[in-house]
Amino acid sequence: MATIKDVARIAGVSVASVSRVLNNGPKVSQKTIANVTKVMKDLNYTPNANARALVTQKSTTLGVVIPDLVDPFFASLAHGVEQVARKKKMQLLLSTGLVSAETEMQAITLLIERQCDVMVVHSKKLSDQVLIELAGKVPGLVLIDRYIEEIAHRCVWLDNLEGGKIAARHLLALNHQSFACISSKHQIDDPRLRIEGFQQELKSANVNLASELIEFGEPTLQGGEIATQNLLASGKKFTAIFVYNDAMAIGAISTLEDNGFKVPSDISVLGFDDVLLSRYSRPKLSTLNYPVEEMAMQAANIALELTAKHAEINESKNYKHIPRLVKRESTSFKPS
Amino acid sequence: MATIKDVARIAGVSVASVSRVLNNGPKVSQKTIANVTKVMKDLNYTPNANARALVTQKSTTLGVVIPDLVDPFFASLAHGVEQVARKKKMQLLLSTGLVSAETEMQAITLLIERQCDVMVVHSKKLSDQVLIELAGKVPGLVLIDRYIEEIAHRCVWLDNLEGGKIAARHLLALNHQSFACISSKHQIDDPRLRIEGFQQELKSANVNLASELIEFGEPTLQGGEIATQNLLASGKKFTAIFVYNDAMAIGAISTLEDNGFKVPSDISVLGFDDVLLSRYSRPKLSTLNYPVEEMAMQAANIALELTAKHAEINESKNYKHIPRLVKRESTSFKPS
DNA sequence: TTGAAAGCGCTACCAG
DNA sequence: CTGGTAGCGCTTTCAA
Repeated sequence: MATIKDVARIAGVSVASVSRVLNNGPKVSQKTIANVTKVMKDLNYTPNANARALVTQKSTTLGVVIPDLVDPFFASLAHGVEQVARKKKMQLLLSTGLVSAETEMQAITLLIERQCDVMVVHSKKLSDQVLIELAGKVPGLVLIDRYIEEIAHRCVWLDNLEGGKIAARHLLALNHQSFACISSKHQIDDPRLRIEGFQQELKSANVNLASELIEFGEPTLQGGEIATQNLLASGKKFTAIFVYNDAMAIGAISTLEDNGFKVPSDISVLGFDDVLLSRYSRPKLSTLNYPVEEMAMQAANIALELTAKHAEINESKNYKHIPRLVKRESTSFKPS
Repeated sequence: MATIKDVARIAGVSVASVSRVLNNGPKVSQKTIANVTKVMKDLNYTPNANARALVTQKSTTLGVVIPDLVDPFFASLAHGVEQVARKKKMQLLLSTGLVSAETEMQAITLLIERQCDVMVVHSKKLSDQVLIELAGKVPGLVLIDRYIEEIAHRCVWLDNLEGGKIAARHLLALNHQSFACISSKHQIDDPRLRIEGFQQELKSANVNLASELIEFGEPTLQGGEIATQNLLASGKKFTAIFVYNDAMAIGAISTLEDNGFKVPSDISVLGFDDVLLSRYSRPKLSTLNYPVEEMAMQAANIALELTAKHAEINESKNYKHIPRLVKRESTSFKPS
C-alpha cells in the first residue's frame, strides 16, 4: 500500500503538502493540487483512516449495539442509525450478539477501543447503575428503547404503558367486552408495562381481565400459536386479543383460524410493533406502530450533538415516543 | 482517556512492559503483571485500537458491503458474516446504501481506508472488470451472490438457472400444465436466469410458456399484487405461478384470493428465497430456499483464509450453491 | 525480565 | 504557499 510519503516523494513535494491537498487545506497552489492528485491516482493511494484517527483524536465511526441483525425490529434500528451515519459521512461499526450483561459490556468496550465516541446502544441486560457509569465515560452514548431517569436526556424510548392503554381504548371503542392477552415470557419491562397499561384502561371502563386470560410465551410465531392454543383450551370466552408483538399476533391468527374462528369477525387480534410482517399477513394486522427507525435516527443525532464542540446540553429534554395505532384488518367492531 | 504512558508512569514501569502484559507477551514477571493490571483497572484504561492497528498493520475488522439493512435477505447475509466475525473476535464494519456503481465503489473504498482487508461484498452494479481489479488490490475480498469466471474461487453464488429448473420440476410433478411467471423488472441477472431455467425445463416436458404469461414488476408485495392483477386481466388460464421472490409471491396470493381463487386448490404459487415472511404467510409459502446466511459465513471464511499467512489458494475451488425446494402449503397436486 | 527508542501513517504547528 | 518536524498511542527490536 502506498503511503503519504510515497506520494510526497514521487510528486516532489513534502508530506505536509500532500496532507493539505488530502484535506482540502487552505493555501495550496493549483499546480500542487493537480500534481499531487495525479500522483495519488497513479499510485492508487488510499489514506490510512487509522492513522488519521490517531492524530486527529476523532473517529468517523458511529457505533450501534443491538442484540441481533435478523430480527427485523433491530434491523430497522440499525437502518435508522445508518442513515444518519451516511449523511454525516461516517461509517457504521456494529456490535451484536448480546445475550448477557457481560456480552453487552464487551460490545460497548469494543466500540470504545476503536475510539468510537458516538454510539446508539440497545441494552436490556446491563443494570441502570452500570449504564449510568458508562454514560459518564462516553459522552456520546445514547440509549434506545430504555428509560433511566438519571440520564433521561440520553434516552430515546417508547411509552409502553401508554401503548397498552391505546390498545385497550381501541378495542373498547370497537365494543369489545371480553379480552385475552398474549405476552412475552422474557423478563424485561416492555411486556409488563404493555399489559399493565392495558389493564389500567380496562379498569377505567369497569372491565375486568382475568389473569387466566393472560398467556405468556416466546415472542415468536410459534410462541403465539402455543399461547393461543392454551387460551382456547382454557375454555374461557373472549372476543379480542391484545398480543405482545406482531410475530406472536400472526401466530395467534393462524391458530385461531385453524380452530374455526374468523379474524376479525369472531375474534379481533391486535399486535404491537408494526414490523414489515404485519403488512404481509392475511388479514392484514392491526397493530401499534413502534417508530424504531425514526427513534434510532433521533438517538444517533442526539449522540452526535452530545459530542459536538459547542453542544448545549439540555438535560431537561425528553425523548419519549408514543406508539401510534395502525388500523388494518384484524380488528373490527363487535356487534352487541 | 488514559493512555499506555499513564499506566506505565503510575505503575512505575516502562510502556514496553505495559504493552507486554496487554498482549500476554513473553517474559513478564508475575509481579509486573499484577501491578500493571491493577493500575489499568484503576485508570479505567482502554487500549486504542487505531494505534494498535497502525503499528501492527493489521485490522481486526471484517467488512460487509450490502445494499441495505432492512431487506431481510441482506440482514441474513450480514448476520452470517457477523457470526464468523464474532468467532474470530473481529468487529463488523458495515457499508450500505448502494444504489449505483459509484456508491458501491465508495463503500468498498471506505473499508479499504479503514485498513479492512477482509470483506464480503454484494455488488450488482460494479462491472466484472472493476471487480476483478479490486480483487487484485484487496486479497481478502470475496463476492457473494455473483459469479465472475476470472475470480471464480472468490465468488460464492447461487445457481439461479438451476433454481428455475427445480421450480419447474416441482410444479410439473404436481401435474400442472399451464403456467404463469412473475418476475422482477430490475436489470440484474437473477430474475432472467430463474425464468430461463424454468422455461428450459418446461420445454423438456413439451410445455410451452407464453411470453404474455410472464409479468414483470417491483420485487415487493405490491409489485406482486399488481403483476397478478395484470395476469388475471389478461384472461389467460394457468394453474400455477412461479414468482421471483417471496414478497411478490405473498402479494400474488393476496390478489388471487381477493379475486376468488383459492391457493393452492385453484392456483399453486411458488416463491423464491425462503425469507422469514414465507413461514408467516397463510397459506404458508412453498418456496426455494436461498441459503444466504450459510453462504455469507462461507464467504467470510474464505476471505479470512485468503488473507491468512500460509494460505494455500486453490483457484479451482467452486462455491456454487443450489437452492433447495421447501414444500409448504401454497403448492399442491392438480387433479387432471 | 526490563527499558530505551524507532517508527507505523498521518496532521498540525511553526518557520520561512 | 511550502517544508520541516513533533507527536498521536502503540508494538517491537535491541541492549542491558
